Amino acid sequence: VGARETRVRQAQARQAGVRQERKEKTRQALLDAALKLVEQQGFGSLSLRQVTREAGIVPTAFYRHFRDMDELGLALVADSFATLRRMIRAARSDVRDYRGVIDRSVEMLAQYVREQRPHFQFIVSERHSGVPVMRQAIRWELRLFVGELALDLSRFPVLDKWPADDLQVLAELIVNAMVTTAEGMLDATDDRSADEIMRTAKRQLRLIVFGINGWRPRPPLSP
Amino acid sequence: VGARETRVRQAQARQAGVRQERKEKTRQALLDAALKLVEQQGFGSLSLRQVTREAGIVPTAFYRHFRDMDELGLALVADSFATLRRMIRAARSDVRDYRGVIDRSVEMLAQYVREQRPHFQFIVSERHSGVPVMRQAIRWELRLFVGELALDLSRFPVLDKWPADDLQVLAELIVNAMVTTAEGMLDATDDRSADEIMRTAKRQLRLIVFGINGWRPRPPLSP
DNA sequence: TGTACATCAGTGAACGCGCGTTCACTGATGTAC
DNA sequence: TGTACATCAGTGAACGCGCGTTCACTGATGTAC
Repeated sequence: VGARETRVRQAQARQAGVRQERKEKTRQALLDAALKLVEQQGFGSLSLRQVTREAGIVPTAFYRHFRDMDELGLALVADSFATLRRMIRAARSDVRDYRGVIDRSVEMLAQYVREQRPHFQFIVSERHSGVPVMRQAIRWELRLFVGELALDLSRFPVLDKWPADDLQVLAELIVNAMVTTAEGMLDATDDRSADEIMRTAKRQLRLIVFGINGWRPRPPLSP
Repeated sequence: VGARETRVRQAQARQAGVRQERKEKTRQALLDAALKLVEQQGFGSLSLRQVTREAGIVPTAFYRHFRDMDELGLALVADSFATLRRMIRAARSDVRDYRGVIDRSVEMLAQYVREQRPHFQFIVSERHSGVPVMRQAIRWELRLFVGELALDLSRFPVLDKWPADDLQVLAELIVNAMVTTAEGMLDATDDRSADEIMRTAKRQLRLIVFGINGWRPRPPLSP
């Protein structure tokens, strides 16, 4: 019976690529462990041994998956922005008419921050501190978003005549407001303050959008 | 002759409080050392021994000045916000007429970021990562600023009839834009990109200020 | 003024600990025939 | 199908190192008389 079991397991192995599949599982466990720990103490002071301990493997096995902690950090950046991009895509497909765009966008952001908290926390806390290579990667990804948003904005009725770099300024302002809102949501300790932050975000974005009405690109004088 | 020198030095000692004065100097050396190192690696991964090495004293002498690294971190927060408050005060006294307020504010911010880079860098990089007690302190200080700005804004001709919490929203938006601008200036690698960031900041603030014209507090519908 | 004693910022040795990394290894998975 | 060998994810011991913290100390500064 033991031999037959072995045969069956070997057959499954060939089918699924058991070894590779298990390796992938461990890799993911390392990433999850790091993401969990980074929320409490920041990536810069995270040790390789802490991560492997949390992931349930021996320290030396780490090197089967990443050259060092920096490489793991970059993988976390990639994963986190994949989450963020999924959110943006969902938000974009949600925009059928423009009425209520602001409210729906802010609510979607809040929902994603709640559901994918570790990824957002990671981006926010590593954006300005510690490992240079990660800061650079994050800055680059955020710039991509601003560019994409500028493109989206150019399809809005009021904005389709604006020069590209004015749209860029507007897009940057909106992305900043959204980032700040996400930061606030992450710091919010209870539902009341989370609601307060959402309300503030909506009002801020409305103020920006109303600003468009009064805005002439490149005004000759400051107010 | 040696005795006479000693007498003279003792006289000076009584006058100046030499011991206390030297202690203060060492304390400042520790703060400066930490501020310098934190820019490269973040506060969370900064060791007590690194700081004392940089300051030129033996590790154990550290305890004559701070209980632990957290206490030193809080002192850095206090110092950095003292710098920031000095800047705000200067900016406020600079506002005699409202024409060109935006340009002058942005330029003053840029100048201070250049001159007091370590303090700004410290606030920005510790705002969202690592030591909770420092994050909390920084959040508190920033909230104070928003409140003060809201008060300042209430003296502007267009805004003096606004309800307090709408001014709060506006002040928050402006502070966010300024913080983001400071963050950008810190990341800017050359004068060209620094100029670009300043130009963008001015245009963003103009857009916000123009927004005031189109803004009715608490609009019944989203746009 | 001179003397005798107190204070205390900074020293230097020592400690136990967690760290990153090396190395030879084990045994399940994969491959060739 | 069964067998013999190769691969390689994960193991466990060992290393040298920098860490935070303790302790008894030194000697310049400060104080009392």
